[in-house]
This record gives sequence, structure tokens and C-alpha cells, in this order.
Amino acid sequence: MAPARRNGAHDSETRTALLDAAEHLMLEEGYAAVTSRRVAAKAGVNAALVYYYFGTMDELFLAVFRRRAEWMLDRQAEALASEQPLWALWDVSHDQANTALNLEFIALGNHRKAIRVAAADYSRRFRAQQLGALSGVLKGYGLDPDVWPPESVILILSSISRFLLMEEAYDLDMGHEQTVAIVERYLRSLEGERRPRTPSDDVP
Amino acid sequence: MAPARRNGAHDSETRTALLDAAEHLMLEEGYAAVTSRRVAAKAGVNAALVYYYFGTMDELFLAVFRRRAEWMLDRQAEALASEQPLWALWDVSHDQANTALNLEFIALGNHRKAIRVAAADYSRRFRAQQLGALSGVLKGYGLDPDVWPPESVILILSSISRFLLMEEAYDLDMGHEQTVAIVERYLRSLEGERRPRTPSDDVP
DNA sequence: GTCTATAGCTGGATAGAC
DNA sequence: GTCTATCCAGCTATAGAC
Repeated sequence: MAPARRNGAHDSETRTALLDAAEHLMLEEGYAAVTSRRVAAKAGVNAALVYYYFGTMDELFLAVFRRRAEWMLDRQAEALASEQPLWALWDVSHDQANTALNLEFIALGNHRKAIRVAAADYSRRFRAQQLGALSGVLKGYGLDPDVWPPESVILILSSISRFLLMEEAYDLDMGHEQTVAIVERYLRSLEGERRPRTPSDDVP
Repeated sequence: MAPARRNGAHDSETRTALLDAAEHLMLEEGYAAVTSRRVAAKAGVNAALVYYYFGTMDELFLAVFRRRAEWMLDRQAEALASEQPLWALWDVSHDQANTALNLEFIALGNHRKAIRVAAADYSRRFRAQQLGALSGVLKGYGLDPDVWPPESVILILSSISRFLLMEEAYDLDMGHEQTVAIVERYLRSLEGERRPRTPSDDVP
């Protein structure tokens, strides 16, 4: 009996190899380089297997996105549960690969509706998780929510972090050192000196 | 005598129509939709003309980028020369179309070296222009450069602005209102109440 | 599950008529 | 300058052998 499309055990080795290959290609050469042939070649298998496992290229992109998104949510949850959640959030959001992939997906979402919907949904969950963990904490630090709403503190931290990373990808660093110093001075004023934390594993 | 490639008067109507078509396509459907055939169809001319005017698709992308970049530099220079340069910078950087195009070019630059180089170069000029116009102004406002270096003020304003716009494209607005309020409170504290300014024209 | 083969399409780029 | 015609490469997706 022929297996329905989009089958092949969710944890098959080949399936994982295809996802890894697609993610690497996307990061190194942009989403336009992610074709069934190139993904398959990089994974060391036949191109027809892409369609056996994912049905369409759209579904492949979605699977790559979801896997990475779930991993980032887990990693962020772990960070937010630490003793210094603000420092941990700042550290975890300062990840070049994730930021670059995120940009690719945003650009990809510009003309693939399924991706755009998934990215919007995930951004909401991501932000909600931060807010849920931090709004109490920030109040505990003595921040007046009418002057510094937790939503804004989180948003400003995130935007600075992402902007710095985007510029670094272009070897642009004007004002970076000083800005990092300002952010970290602020974090110290709320959460004290940064203490070492066990970094979580990277994706294989 | 056959004209050398990459010719055709720099201000030819057809050339401009091709640039406009390419820019619109890029904005509406992403860079992958920018093919010689589709650009030409949108401009109402034959696809071979793309190669007559630009030689390669790479050169077309570069021409679109440069035209938009020069326009943005001019527009920013005008804003920075106003009586309230910080307010003007904040307003001018809050332009959805430019931000979306910028993201497309960043993603495109991920796998087209010529674009990456041009984008990096342009970012530097853009930032240098801001810094040149504002470092004196900020000192005049009484900001201590050791606590708030102009580079950082500019960088933080820019990153917040861009992040908000990226999220708005996804109908995400958690904390936006509050963050805009914080920024504008800050701008008011330095530059007083925002006064109306003549907005510059949009590109045709 | 994995492969070969192939249909059907779209793309970049060029030659050459007008 | 603008067009038609064309080459060739690479793409998605499917059928069917093993």
C-alpha cells in the first residue's frame, strides 16, 4: 500500500537529514537556494524523497520553520526560568543564526502565505511567553508599569538585540559597543551583576 | 553600431519603467518574483530589454537598490536639517515601504555578493549622515556623551522604529502603543512638543 | 523507502530581424 | 531601441520499477 503523501515516520533519519539540509541552505544561500534537488543533494538522497516526505516545497519550508520555532520557544522558556531572566533573555536573543533565519522567513513569508501566517502566530506566542514570565518579575524589581510597561521593556530589548545582529552581519559596528554597555548597565541596575548560566545545547 | 550592454540613456523612460516594475514586484511578492519576464510584463515591454538596459539581473537589482538608497539619503538629509531633527528622524524612519524593501535587500544580499556589499556601504553612509547631523545637536540638548553617546541614541531610535514596523506587517502590536509613547516622551523632553513639518514627496 | 525517468514549466541570456 | 525566436539550465511534481 502506497503511503499517503507527507508520510514517512516523523522521526525518520532521512526526514531529519532533509530538514537539516534545507535549514543550512537557507542560512547560507537564502531561501531561493532551497530547491528539492539541492536539498536532496545536500542530504545525500534522491530528490523525489522530498516529495515523499513533505508533499510540496511549501510543506518543507513550514516543517523547517516549525521545528526551529519550537526549539526557540523551549530555549527561551528555559532562559526565562533562570534566576536572572532579563540577562538570560538578552543572551538568548543574541543569536546570529536564529536572527538570520528569522529574516529569511520574513522575506519568504512576503510571498508564501502559509509561512506568513505561521510566522505571525509564532511571534505572538514568543512574545506572550516573554510577557508571562517577565511582567511579574519587573514589578518585583520596582519598575512602575505606568512609566516602563513590561511590554515595552521587552520590545526595546528585543529590537536592539536584533538590530545589532543585523548590522554585524554587514561588519557594521558603529555605536555597538556603547549601546551594549548602556543595555547592560540597565540590566545590572535591575538584576545585579550577570552570573554565569549553563548554556543550552545547539540544534544538531 | 550596437550599443554596449548596460547602455540606454540613464534617464530613458523604458529604463525607469523597468526599475519601477522591479521595485514594485519586490515589495509585493518578494525578490524571488523579480524575473526578467515578469518585470518586463509589468513594465509593458519585451523581456529582452531588461538585458539591453542592465546586462544581467544582478545589475538590475543593484540599480533598484541604488536609486532607492540615494532617495532615502536625500530624504534623510532633508529631515536632519529641520528645526527638530530628532522628531524628523523618528518620522522619516517610520516608513513601511522602505523598511520592507530593506528587508528584502538584506535577504537578497544573503546570496548575492554585489548586493551585500552595496547594502553594507549604504548603511554606513546612512549612519554617518545621522551621526554628522546629530552629535552636535544632542550635545546642545545637554546630553552627556559619556552616558548617552549620540551613536547609541540614534541606534536605539532606529532599531525600535524598524522593529515596530516589522511586527506591524504581521498585525502584531503588543506593546507598540506604550513603546511609541515612551519614545515620544523622550523626544519631547529633548526637543519639545512636535511641530508640523512639510512632508517630502514620495517616489513616483 | 528509495530510486530512475520524464512531463511540463519558467528562468537567464543571446542572436538577429526590423 | 524594440521585438521574435531560441538555447539551455534548473525547477516542481508525478509515475512506476525495485
